[in-house]
Amino acid sequence: MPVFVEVALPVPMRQTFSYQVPESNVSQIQLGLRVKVPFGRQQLVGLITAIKQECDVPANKIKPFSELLDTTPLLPESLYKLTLWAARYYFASQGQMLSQALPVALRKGLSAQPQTVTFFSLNDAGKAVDISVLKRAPAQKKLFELLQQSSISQDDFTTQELSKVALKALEDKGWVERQLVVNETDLSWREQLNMTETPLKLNKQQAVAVSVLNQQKGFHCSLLEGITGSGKTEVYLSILETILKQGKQALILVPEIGLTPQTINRFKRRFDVTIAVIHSALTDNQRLEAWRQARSGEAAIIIGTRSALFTPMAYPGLIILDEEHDSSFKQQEGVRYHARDLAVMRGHLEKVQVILGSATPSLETLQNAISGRYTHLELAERAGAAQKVKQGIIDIRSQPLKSGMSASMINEMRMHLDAGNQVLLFLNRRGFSPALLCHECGHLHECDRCDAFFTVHQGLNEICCHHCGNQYAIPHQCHECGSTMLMGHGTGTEQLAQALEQEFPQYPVVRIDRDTTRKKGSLEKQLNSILKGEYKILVGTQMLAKGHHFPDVTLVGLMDVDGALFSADFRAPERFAQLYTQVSGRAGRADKPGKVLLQTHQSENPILHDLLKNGYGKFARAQLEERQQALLPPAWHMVLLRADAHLAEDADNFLQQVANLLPQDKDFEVIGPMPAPLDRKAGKYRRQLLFQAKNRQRLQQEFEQILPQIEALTESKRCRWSIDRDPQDLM
DNA sequence: AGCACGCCGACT
DNA sequence: GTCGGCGTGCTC
Repeated sequence: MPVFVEVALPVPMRQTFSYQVPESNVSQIQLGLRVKVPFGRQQLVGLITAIKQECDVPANKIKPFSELLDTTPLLPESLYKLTLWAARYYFASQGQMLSQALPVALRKGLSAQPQTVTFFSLNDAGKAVDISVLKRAPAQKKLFELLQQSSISQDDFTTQELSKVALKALEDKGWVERQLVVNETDLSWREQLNMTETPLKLNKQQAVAVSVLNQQKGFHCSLLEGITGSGKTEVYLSILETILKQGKQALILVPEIGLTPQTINRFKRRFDVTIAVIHSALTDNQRLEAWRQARSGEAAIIIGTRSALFTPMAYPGLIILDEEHDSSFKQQEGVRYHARDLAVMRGHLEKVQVILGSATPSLETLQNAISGRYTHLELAERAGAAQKVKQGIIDIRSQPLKSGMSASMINEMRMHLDAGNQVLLFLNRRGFSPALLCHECGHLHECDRCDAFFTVHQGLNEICCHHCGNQYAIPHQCHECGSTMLMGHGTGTEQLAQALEQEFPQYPVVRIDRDTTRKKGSLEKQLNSILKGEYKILVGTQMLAKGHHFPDVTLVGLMDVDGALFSADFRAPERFAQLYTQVSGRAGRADKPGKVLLQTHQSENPILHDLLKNGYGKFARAQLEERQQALLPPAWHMVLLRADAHLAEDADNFLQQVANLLPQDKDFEVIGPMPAPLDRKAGKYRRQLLFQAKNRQRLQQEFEQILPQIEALTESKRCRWSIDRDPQDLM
């Protein structure tokens, strides 16, 4: 009687594949085990999702799987369920979702069992040897001396740069023996938690938050809304202490930019426990080791970015997602899942508490807090009792600008600089100029593969397309009329920094954007120089706004508010308000009042005034109201279908077919097909279809139902297409 | 997603 | 003459 298994494979097809179980494995198979299978001409690793006695696939197509890779399921039930739920929610393949959830090493088929470490030590013969016989072999002598003190592990050879040749020589002489030791799981922290730092005294609001959080049992979600400097981390540490003392683990998710040594050190300083840090610089094996430590319960705290959401825990107790509004929690390729939404689901499945923290909560989370689904906790006091920042709008309509700077901005800067302070300027455009203009015929030079202008990079003597990476030397003549009177149009960070050096020759300028921080570690280095005061003027893009604190900055200038606030994207005002609030939190400190200045052509804009006058909280509530009126998320639920093709027609036809399959009524709206905001990218035409529903379940059902038909469309083969549920931006 | 097969342009 | 560009089709 043959037995079959359904296997989820890391391919984008929304189906599982049937394999026959080899005779010898029949008694060992279980749901959730990994198998290696032949798939076309390749071997893939997949997970067993079902065991069946019968199979409806034609017998001649069925192959036996090649190898069973595990003896116990890799993921706990809750995580397995989470990935299946996510695959369904994001309309993705189970196999892709499951493989997202595993560390790369396990995706490749490596063993999930704890590794054995090889130790080397002197045997009896070795102990009897007089070291002087090695006086002519210094490398061996050095190693021998170390071995006399203690045994040495395999890892030590790489970390301490010991010679493997010398080891081989000592082994050949018959003096050294090997021992295989399995890393034992140390769970002592669960019995006895050692604190290595005394908690700070909590202020009243912190104490209230902690006591509310401490009382939660089972699944519960809270929004911790704390302004910059209000001590959110201290609240995290306090609730962490409670959880760890119960012998339970905590998962902490932070944005990509936030996983700095300073953050990690705050947790390390407080608790004497193993902390598994999962960051992008880890090798596959280090990631696997962190994963194992979390799964076994040895790591009491797991800190990581988006993908760490799927780290299994033996004793789950708490999930914290800090800076929950940060867009890096949404995956932007492959399965476009949102770690915040999945974290809440995971908390639900594992019956643990979830804390979402932010100074500027996303409208999605805020709505849940207002409706009472989440507990809303607020920290409004700034710990150091710093003075409130001053804010001002500079109307730049018909004002002369010097590389984007108005005279009032320059004056204000001079005052702050002359007082010995630092000044921070934001401009969200890197390069010298965002376009190359012909002064004679007005031609703007456009990328030949995209529907976008070239950015001028003067330092590199290049024009370059920021959408596809296309680049050329700066032309000497206009491509249209041949004139040599070419000039940069508009201001980028490169030009702004250059102009500042001329305007303020006595104050050193630093520019921080993707161009100046490309080399690994150079961002850290530049940030340190800033903190030491080596620079007085800081120029940068958004990347400078997130997560970094500069205590000596007293003036923050936003050079181009119009571009940020009035873009086509419906989330633009929310994004801008978050950025604005985050940067104003960074200006000044207790003894030095800070100031934030905005340059805009729309100085009377009500949105802007609302934000400045009422602050983020009220602004966000007004925005929620507007989204409600406009039937936009989070009021309605949105899916974006993107398609690109060499011929615009192909993408259009496909999306039109999809649109025809979708219902349209007062609770279900279909918009498009329409050109994507960047019409042509890298030589391909991009089209999109937007649809949204008032009811989430209805959206799920309707689309799930037509998905097989969409895949079967002949038009679907003539273009590349993808599904983005809850899209973060409509690009 | 890979990987192969297959049919057209600039090279030793 | 061929090497290699990527369009198309298939994977239990």
